[in-house]
Amino acid sequence: MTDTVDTATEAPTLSRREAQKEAKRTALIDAALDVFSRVGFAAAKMDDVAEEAGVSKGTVYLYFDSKEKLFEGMVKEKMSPMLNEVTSVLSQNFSSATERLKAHMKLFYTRIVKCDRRQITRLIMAEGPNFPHLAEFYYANVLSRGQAIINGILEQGIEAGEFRDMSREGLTQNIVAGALVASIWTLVFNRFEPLDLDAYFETHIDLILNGLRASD
Amino acid sequence: MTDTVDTATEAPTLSRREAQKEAKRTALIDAALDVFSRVGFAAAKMDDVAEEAGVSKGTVYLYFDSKEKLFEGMVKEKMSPMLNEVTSVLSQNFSSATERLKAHMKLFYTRIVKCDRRQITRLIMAEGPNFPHLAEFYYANVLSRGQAIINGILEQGIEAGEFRDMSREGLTQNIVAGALVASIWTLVFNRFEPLDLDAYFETHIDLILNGLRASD
DNA sequence: TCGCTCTAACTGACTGGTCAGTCATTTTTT
DNA sequence: AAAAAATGACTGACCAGTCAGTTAGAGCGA
Repeated sequence: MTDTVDTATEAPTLSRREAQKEAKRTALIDAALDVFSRVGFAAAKMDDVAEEAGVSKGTVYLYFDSKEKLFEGMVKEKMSPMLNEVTSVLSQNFSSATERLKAHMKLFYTRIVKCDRRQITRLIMAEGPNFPHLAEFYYANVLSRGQAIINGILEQGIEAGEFRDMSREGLTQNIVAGALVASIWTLVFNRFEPLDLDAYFETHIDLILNGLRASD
Repeated sequence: MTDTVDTATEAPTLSRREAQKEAKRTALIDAALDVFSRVGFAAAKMDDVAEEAGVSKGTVYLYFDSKEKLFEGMVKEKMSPMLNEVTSVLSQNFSSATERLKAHMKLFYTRIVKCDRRQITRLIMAEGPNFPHLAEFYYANVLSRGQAIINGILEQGIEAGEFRDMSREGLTQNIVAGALVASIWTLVFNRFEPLDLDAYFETHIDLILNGLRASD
């Protein structure tokens, strides 16, 4: 039963039912992100997800075997399209490693921090220890790809003499850390001290680029 | 044994019971940190906390009114002692803002990232949105105090010409961000890519200090 | 030192409510 | 008319919080 299916353009003959199923799947995933974001995995009710997607609870189980599968599926389907976009944007040419790093960080903010994917970042931190599968998927498909990109930029920059050749232990983590903290901050502490994300971004990139810059 | 002084405050005669109560309270808080860290707030069972503390479930309710109060109490009692220690250490004199910032970050790592308080950091991020009280306590007592300290150091450093006068929007968050990410990483992704926290710390402080440095 | 009494501390079976997952039935599509 | 999709009442497990009953330690008199 796993064949054909999936993405891309479909023959118009089959499309009515297929399209409805796909739309329902998307609605379920959006509802799931919403509900899980609001209350966390354990407290989320399948009834609520169903209601928010405009279907009955039984229907949810026609699309996802269990609550856990729904959670994992939601993370995967929300992150995967973005990953491809990011790699394609960054495969362009840039005038310098500095510009490439800026572009990468900008994407990080527009595609994660400033939109609802930041909720996924938070959920991974919150639920990761209870979902070994998911943590592994996330590491393999999101983090290590992101790290590879940054490491590529760093090498280019060191080669070109733009960046100094500093210790690499935890360097990629430190470079993006500010963006992760921005995500969390807006979700947890914004009402006490709101963050201007554009200004925040400038501070972040300025601090990091200056930190990496070869002095002399 | 017994007697001598017999003040209205804490008579030694009562101390046996009092000491046991205090010990039990501590045991409950330790057990709570353990259980909440392992499975999160919603999935944590009061029975498990009780068992791990070596008491029955009913006893937990003699010390804390509800699961929520237990959670909040745990966070407060685990963070408060550390806060005072930190402020007292940093009230010493330092030769430069750079040294003061190094000392502060070092404390951050030894008192939070490298010990079980990093679990609390993670729990705040995970559960913060569901516990407005707790997020507020945390902001007021932990974050804003930490930010005040860092802002003090920054002013000293700018004044002395050690640091450049860069944008302050989100600067404190960016300065500590690496340490928060280290906490999360060790808890969620360490098995895929272990972090050497000492080397990580060096990278972090090096990147930040270089990022702040006035390049004349 | 030994009992005796009083009560604070503790226990754990129980209750009331919740919710993931199921499936016989109904509705919609082809 | 047949198949596919969707429904929602139902079940069984689970658990926060309660409370009637039990235990153990303090205080005291002899």
